[in-house]
Amino acid sequence: MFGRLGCVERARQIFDAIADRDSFSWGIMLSIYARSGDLSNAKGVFDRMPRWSLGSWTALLSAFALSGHHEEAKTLFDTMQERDLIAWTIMLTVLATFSNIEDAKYHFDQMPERDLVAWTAMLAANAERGQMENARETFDQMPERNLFSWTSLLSAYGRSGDVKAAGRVFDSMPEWNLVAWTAMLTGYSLSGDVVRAKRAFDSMPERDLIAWTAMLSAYAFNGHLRYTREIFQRMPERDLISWATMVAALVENDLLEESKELFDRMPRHCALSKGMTPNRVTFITLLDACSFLGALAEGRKIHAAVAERGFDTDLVVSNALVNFYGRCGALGDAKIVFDGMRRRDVISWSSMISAFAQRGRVDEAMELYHRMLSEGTLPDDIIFISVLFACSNSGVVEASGDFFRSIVGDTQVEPTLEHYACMVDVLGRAGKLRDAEDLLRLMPFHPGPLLYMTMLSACKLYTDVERGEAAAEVVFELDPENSSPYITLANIYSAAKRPKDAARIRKLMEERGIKKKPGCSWIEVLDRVHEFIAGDKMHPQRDEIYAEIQRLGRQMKEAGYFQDTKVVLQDVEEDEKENLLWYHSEKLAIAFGLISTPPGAPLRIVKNLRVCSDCHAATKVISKVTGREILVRDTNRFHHFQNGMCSCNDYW
DNA sequence: CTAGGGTTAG
Repeated sequence: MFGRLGCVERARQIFDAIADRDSFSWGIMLSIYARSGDLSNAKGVFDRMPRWSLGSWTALLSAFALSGHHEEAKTLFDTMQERDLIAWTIMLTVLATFSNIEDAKYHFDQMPERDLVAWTAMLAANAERGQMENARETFDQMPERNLFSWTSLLSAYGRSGDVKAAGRVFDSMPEWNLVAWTAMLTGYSLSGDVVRAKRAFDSMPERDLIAWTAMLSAYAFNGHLRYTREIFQRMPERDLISWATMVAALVENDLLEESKELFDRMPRHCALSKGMTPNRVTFITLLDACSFLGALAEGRKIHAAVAERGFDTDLVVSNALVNFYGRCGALGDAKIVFDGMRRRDVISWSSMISAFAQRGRVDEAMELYHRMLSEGTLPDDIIFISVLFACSNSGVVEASGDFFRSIVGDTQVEPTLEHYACMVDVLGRAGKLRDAEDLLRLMPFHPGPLLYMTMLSACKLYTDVERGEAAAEVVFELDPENSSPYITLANIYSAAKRPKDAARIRKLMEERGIKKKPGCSWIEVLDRVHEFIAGDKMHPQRDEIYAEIQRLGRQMKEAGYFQDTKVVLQDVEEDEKENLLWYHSEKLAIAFGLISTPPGAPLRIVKNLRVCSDCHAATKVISKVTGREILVRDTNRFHHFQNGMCSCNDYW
């Protein structure tokens, strides 16, 4: 009884209390462990059993299968003396999950008999890999059908984007249950029809957690953040998936601060250990969340769980790992995962290349790109952006021009607006403002506000007032809520020693009610992500943090550091400006990192804005006087500070 | 042991 309720502990207590255990009670205990995916206990029971029946072998097989030990499952299956239908079917699902469709089909054809469960598993295996014709054929060939097979086909059509076919299946079904309704809801959602999705949700005779989550994700997927929030609030219960969906929706909308808060409240540890069996998608989702938040220690734990569950051979999971380590600045780890992959697709290469690109290591990025070509993987439009970005971060104008031309000359890929945007960025940051301007004017796309913002940032680097003014005007008009053009233009005026104009722009920004996005930084210390907002006094250790900043300040001044108050936008006195600078979120995070980690430990910071020039100069000095490595990820790239220098060579 | 919610690169 307790086993069926999921109370494994209680079941074990009762089992231990039984005086004369027969093979029946041993078998029950074994299957309870097997079903909960607890391999080591299942093995323990199996080894201690007085004798083994066919059922106990099958239970052990399912323990291997559920815990992701697919190699061991295969070996066990091959050595089994006799196999019942269930063992064959378990093995089929293992192959369907961890191997290719050919292996699964071969196994299916070998089966002495096939019941509905096996047929449905085969249908799902085809659908999972996008083989809709085969899935349909399997369905048509099935000797009989139940709700499982109908729903499997319905959801396959929904996921393949054919909502009309899904609707036809739904209408032909003999009966509907919650599962069918939810599959239909998702089908509508994926086709962009939230109205029909909501109608399905309202028509359901009852709603469970999964139905609620499907509705949540329907709103999130179609960009309705307000309704997404509302559903999340109204849900009667939530699990790992609903939390992760909400976190992803916030990340999608650039609400990093809020998503981080939610991420910390997410009950992920319990979800990984009990309650639900994590599958490949669980790991991908969690790794993705960690990667955005720079939660390295947290992600490492997930990596360990991935390996333990046997998902480290999965292509997509490995890609997510490379991407996670890359985004956390752990290049070495990213490379280890990448090198260990049996198979790589264009996404694997792209993840690795952009890891190098973000560190400004253009040589390695280029080398990888050429290795990818020689290994026969075709490039796509996205990988070009990564490579161009690497060029842009290292200031290699010539190489990027050649590379850009090779897109048109050597590949099947049509250059997109994004490719032109990268080129404008490369030229602008290298100081070739006229060339950047020409490209902007002559390119075969209509440039959006983002491109003019790129242009404007380049003008700031080279204090080009005239071009800067022109670019800013465009952004003011095309993206009226954005504070960046105001701030950048004001900074250009300040640098050009035109304080009155700078003040005029600041006033304009105020009059138009445009708010500057507050600077925000995170640092992970002892598995927890700590957040700091510029000037914030909310942290429980604020006194120690502020004292550390004072102490650091004295040390830094001795080392020759002086502040660049030009970057302060507020209209305040000079010494007040100095104060504001000392409490930028990045410096608060660094100070906190310094007092909460052992001497010599590297610090990893994630920012929601780009590094400001004063923080950049200050962090260089801090790395020298404290002897710490400091890694800062801003919205654009990584800065790796070490011994008074930064990996970007002050080019960013 | 089979069906519904999440899915990796800019």
